[in-house]
Amino acid sequence: MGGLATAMLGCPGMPELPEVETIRRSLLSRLEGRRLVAVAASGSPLRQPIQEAAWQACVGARLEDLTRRGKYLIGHLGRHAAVFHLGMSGRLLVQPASSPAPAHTHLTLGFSDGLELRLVDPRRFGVAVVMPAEEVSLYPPLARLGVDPLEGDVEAALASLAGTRAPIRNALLDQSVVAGLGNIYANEALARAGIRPTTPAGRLSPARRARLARATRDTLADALAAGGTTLADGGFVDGDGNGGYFAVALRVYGREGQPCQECGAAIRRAVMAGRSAFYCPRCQR
DNA sequence: AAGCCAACCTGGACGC
DNA sequence: TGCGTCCAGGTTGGCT
Repeated sequence: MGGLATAMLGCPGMPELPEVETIRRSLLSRLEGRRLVAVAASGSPLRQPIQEAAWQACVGARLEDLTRRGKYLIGHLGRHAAVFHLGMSGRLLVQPASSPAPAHTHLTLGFSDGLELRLVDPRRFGVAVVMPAEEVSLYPPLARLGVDPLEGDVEAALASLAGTRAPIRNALLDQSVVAGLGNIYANEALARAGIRPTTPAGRLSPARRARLARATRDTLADALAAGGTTLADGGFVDGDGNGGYFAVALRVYGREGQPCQECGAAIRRAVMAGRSAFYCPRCQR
């Protein structure tokens, strides 16, 4: 796999937009229309405590749909909406209720026909909240989100950054600008567009904005087609526990010191806003 | 006000 | 072998 340097990073597969979309499709195919029959929480808080009583109030409802906004998943359970975010280490697995629950299972949703949806999250940076369906669009983390790059106008979102001096890599990580990019795909989109991560976001020419918008969409679409990125130690998996194959296609992420596949120059790493940025010093200007 | 940065948490990699 | 240290990730909240 592409896991030489990624193994060094020691990071699990982070669920960014393509991984979350892959999970969404996988879960929906397994659970759509099934009735919620049981709820259990571990008692350990995620980013906030899990409100078990609120989840219990959903018992009896059917999972009518599962939608996505950026990296958030929204389960539609009758009058209730269930909002999930996987943080950095979260997994949503559909498993037989008879099977042993994995370590760090913090929320278990039992569905009809003996299937359980298990939220497994060792680092507990995730989110699992339930609320009345009509309130979900007001939920602040969702209300803040910018355009979804698979559906919205990324070029317009980039144009709105006029006057911003922050580096474009940081701006791409801002979920209120474009929703769904994490550090892997922000770096990969910039590599594909030939733009250096340190470029001030407000200084991109219209032509370069257009190229970055296209590169962002193409990078995400390719990753989605590959079933997402699973790094060497196998972090990301879909609801069936299967990994994705995009790691082999990574141009710069986790490849410090390795040759650029286009020009052979050594990939560089720089720390920006406390996060690693990777780029080819020759192809990205 | 924009933008940086620490904090949250854990497991894996690394050094001694 | 085993311990300690460092680091990654996404998001929020506090600070400048």
